[in-house]
Amino acid sequence: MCAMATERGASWLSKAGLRPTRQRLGLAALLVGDGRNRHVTAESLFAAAKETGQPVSLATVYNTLRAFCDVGLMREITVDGSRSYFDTNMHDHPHFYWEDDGELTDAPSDELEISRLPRAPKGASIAKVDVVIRLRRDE
Amino acid sequence: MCAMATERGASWLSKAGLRPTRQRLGLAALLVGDGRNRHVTAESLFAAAKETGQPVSLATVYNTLRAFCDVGLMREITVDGSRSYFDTNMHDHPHFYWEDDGELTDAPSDELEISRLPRAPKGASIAKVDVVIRLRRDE
DNA sequence: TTAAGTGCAAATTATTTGCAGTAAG
DNA sequence: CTTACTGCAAATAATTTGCACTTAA
Repeated sequence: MCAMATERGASWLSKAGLRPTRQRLGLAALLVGDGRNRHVTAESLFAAAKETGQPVSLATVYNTLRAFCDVGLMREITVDGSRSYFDTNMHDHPHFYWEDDGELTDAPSDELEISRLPRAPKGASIAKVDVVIRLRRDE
Repeated sequence: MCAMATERGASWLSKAGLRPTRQRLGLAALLVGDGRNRHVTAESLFAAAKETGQPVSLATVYNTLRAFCDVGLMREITVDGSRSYFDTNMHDHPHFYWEDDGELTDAPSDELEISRLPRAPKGASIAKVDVVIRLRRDE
């Protein structure tokens, strides 16, 4: 883990006003340390932390992801009933869901164009439109 | 529950080659008895069955919904991490998800037009594109 | 008769929470 | 110091499963 990653994670936390604890700094570095977006589940992030030798409890990973969502640093994505995915990319964008290995990745949003969308029924408004492109590996 | 509903449910089961047990006939009548599509959760279907006085166990509702999906009579929809929805409408179509009360309904598919879609990364193909329009009730 | 379906209750899995201890401001 | 954070272990919630019993074919 390079200094850059730690620093990026730190400023990511501070911009949301979250107390930079050792655990949060470690997880933040894993999530945004390289400046790229990441899609994780609690378990996958927990595994990644363990791999880099950072001691964190699974409960804290859950609580931390929830906290990151609450302050608008991440967003929860639902594609598989059995577990939640968390995405560091806060922009509205479509996802690829690799059904074979349960992985979630960003789909290029400039390649998606919705020319017509059902209008919200009266009394309601559209909060968000989720587009999930489910992929099956060939053969 | 009119005879029509029971009959519709029965033929729905038989076209899939499922043994028409009392429980399945009852649930099928609730699901497709009026010829309209329905979106249920295991709990909501269980409640509906109880309401009409049909004795079914919750486990059987779960197993039955799973069986209906396995034979292609229904489709599982994932919009809320905490529970699964099941839809009798097998056509590709968008959904409205009412965030306030956790209800799922069909959105008019003729009002959705996707003019451009990200192509599948090499080595994979698109199995399905899920579009969920999340609604928030006004005020 | 016989394989499939049903219903409990117990098991699983993902996630949350209570609470005592630890650390950040 | 004081309040928020952490970690465990226990609690939840949705769903599945093992197994003895019932029923459709």
